[in-house]
Parts: sequence; structure tokens; C-alpha cells
Amino acid sequence: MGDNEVKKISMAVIKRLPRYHRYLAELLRRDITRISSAELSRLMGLTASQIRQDLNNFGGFGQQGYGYNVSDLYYAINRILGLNTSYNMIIVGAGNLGQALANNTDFSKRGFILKGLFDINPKLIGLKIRDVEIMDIDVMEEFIYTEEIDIGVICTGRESAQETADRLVKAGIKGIWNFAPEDIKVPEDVALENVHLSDSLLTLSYIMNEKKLARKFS
Amino acid sequence: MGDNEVKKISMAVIKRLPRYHRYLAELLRRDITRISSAELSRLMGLTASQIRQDLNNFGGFGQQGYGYNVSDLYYAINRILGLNTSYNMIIVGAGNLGQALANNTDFSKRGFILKGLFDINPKLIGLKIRDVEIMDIDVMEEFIYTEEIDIGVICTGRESAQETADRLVKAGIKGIWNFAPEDIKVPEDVALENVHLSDSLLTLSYIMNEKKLARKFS
DNA sequence: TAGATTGTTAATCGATTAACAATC
DNA sequence: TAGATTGTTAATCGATTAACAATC
Repeated sequence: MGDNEVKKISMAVIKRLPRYHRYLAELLRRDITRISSAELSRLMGLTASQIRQDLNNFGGFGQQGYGYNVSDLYYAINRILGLNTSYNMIIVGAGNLGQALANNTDFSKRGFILKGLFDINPKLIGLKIRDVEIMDIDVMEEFIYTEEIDIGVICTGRESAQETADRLVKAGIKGIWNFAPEDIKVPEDVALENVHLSDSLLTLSYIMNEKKLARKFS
Repeated sequence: MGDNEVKKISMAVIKRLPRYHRYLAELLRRDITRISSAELSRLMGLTASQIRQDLNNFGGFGQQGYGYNVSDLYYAINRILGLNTSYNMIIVGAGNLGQALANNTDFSKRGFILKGLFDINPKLIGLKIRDVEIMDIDVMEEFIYTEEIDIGVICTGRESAQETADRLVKAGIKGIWNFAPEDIKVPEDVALENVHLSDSLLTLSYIMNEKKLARKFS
């Protein structure tokens, strides 16, 4: 690996980072100052070994014989997750889900600032959700330029998801959070995170049936 | 493995099933009657080998020299996912997200029937979302018994998530779909699926930073 | 110092990919 | 029949777990 190549972290590790972040936040709230990988493993239901492996992908945050300083580790992961900056965000599709996300204050607390909502429905255009206006999708590109939007949240229907993504990418957006039940395609340099709610519900349905069968045969 | 032991399917495979289901539904819409693992692999961005391995966990749905019949495979996966029955569902926490989910018609189309919403806020109690009433959480347990509710959707805040889960489990619910940003604990025979929206947003944030670094060093 | 616990290497386990005989 | 493509076994790859020397 070359000197200025960034070490490739596996998706499995990345997906666990927000969870570490969440547990460390809880420990901070409880005024706990230090924790060992063994204790944390009990809390989180992971192996201590995995925790140490995961964290060592990013550096040695612990101290032999002591463990990890909760606050230090929390802020380190905060930084690793890119939460030391703020992001400008827009939501495309101001239906029920789009509006619900707009109303969620957790995101702005973490530095994801909602700058605008967009829709094609004239009945919605002009409405405000928590001081953020719903605008006509026709002016979306210009808004992205002038307001320097980083993240686009897709809350449209399945049919318009790819088209919306294409427009966002073309306008220079760097990350897409997709809630439409469709796998969209974006260029390699754009970050994409899918939240397929119905996939999740179908998984629940599968597991329920699996457990029902297990009960039947035991 | 004993005769009546159910073959254990790995979570990696289970999580791909809704995605197969989605792509097959699209093929059906396009009136495509047959597909080979090679074609499907191109569409989905998987290897043909993986597709065949995945499907063969549940039986031989294909035919040598022909491929898979789209409709047959779709309905087979539909069944595997437990979508051949319907489920009674309640939502606990009728805030923005709870209401948005209640308004989503995709779920009822798949057989997840919303029977009730529950909240502690007196201002919300009595309101109706698409003919479904928001009730006082005090009557939740009784409602679960009399209406034979299968699935509880947790849309409360973090602090009340575990307590809500405990009450749902005690009342006999078989599956929990959790949207609260907290890992809840349920007994082994209850199915649990978490949708941690902010974890997903944090993952997006991580990937955006990773890609920014990649741009810088190339 | 002695005990505790990390960081890291090596071993194991599981999931993905490759290969190909079976067969439609 | 010949060609195509599955089902399935074997090989590879990657992720998790175990072990332990380093060290606070």
C-alpha cells in the first residue's frame, strides 16, 4: 500500500461505527469516564476482540491496563464519522416521509442543516416546515449551487428516484440519502446510502415466519 | 442436522431476499417471463454464482438450459418472505414519523394492515390517520389482544423505546419494527428489525468524507 | 511492582466466487 | 441433438475470534 493511499475500511466496520458512537454517547450521559473493550463488549453484544480490531483500524485509542477514555473515544469516532463539520441538506419529495424527516430535530443537532424542501405538487409549494420552505423542483439546481448543498435526500416515489438522483448529481451534490424503494445508480465519487423501509419490513416478516416454524418444530 | 430442524439461513442471504423480490416485481411489470442468473446478476450487481447459491438455500427454482421463470420465482420468494398471509400492525408513537408510516400505502398493499396508532399525547388521541384512530397508550394491551395484533412499530423517543418493547412483548406481539435510535432487547422468540435512521445518515457522512479524502490523494 | 488490558498476529470460521458435471 | 444454464462441490477470500507479547 502506497504512503498516501487511504487504508480501505470494510463496510462491516463502517456500519458498526454509528453504533459505537451511540453507546459512547450513552456512557458520556451516564458520566462514565473509562471503559474496557470487555465491558463495552458486554453492553453491545460484540466480542472484545472485535471491538479492539474495529477501533485499531483508525488508530490506537486505548491504553494498556486502563482501557479507553470514553470522552476521547467518543470525539475520535465523532471525527471519523465526519461529524466535526456541518452539512447543507435538501429533501426532494415533500410528502409524508419527506415532511417527517424535515421535522426531525436529531439531524440538525448533529450538523445536518436542512436548507430546503422540493416538490412538484403546487399544493405543497410555498408551505413551510419548521421555517424551511417547500419550493418548486424547477429551481432545485439553482438552489443547490447558491446554497452550497452537500446532501440530497430522495423522498420521491420509485419512478422518479433515478431521475432525481441524476439531477442532484449533475448539480454537484456529494451525498445522497435515498428513501425511495429503488436502487439508484450514482457515479463513483458520490456517496449513496439507501434506506429501503419496505425491505426492512419484509425482513421482519421473514424472521417472524422463521421463528414461527422454529416454535412448531421444537 | 435432524430431519425436522429448519436449515439455518444466514442473515446475509435473508437481507438480500427483499431485493430479489423487488427486482423480480420490476421484471414482472415489464412482462419478462424468464431470466437467467447471469442476466439477473447484471441487473442487480451480484455474481450469478451468488444468486444461484442464494436461491438454492430454499429449493431448486430454476431449470437447466432455461433459467428461472420470473413469475414462479417471484411468488416463491413472496411466500418465503411470508407475504402470502396478512399481518395486523399497530404503531406506537404518533409523531411525525409514526404518522408518515401510517400514511404509507405500500405496506397495506403487501398485507401489513394498520389497525391502530397509540400515543400518550392527549392532543393527538382521537385523531384519525386514513381512518385509523390514534388511541391512548393505556388501552394498547387490550387492543393487541382483541384485535390480534402481530406487529408493533415503535416510533417513540429513545427513552421509552425499551419500555414500549417490553409492553408489546408482554401483550404477545410476535414482531417489532423499531425506529427509535436505541437497541432494544426482546426475547428470543420475538422477531426484531431495527431501522436506525441516524445511523444510516452517519454512515453516509463517513462515506462522503472517505470519498473526499480519496479525491484529495489521487 | 503486579495486574489489567491493549494492540496485533495467527487461527478459525463463514460467505463469496469459481468450476463443472448434470440435465433441460 | 447441441447449447445453455442450473445445482452443487471445491477453492478462495474476507471477517471474526483467539491468543499473547507489549506496556501502562
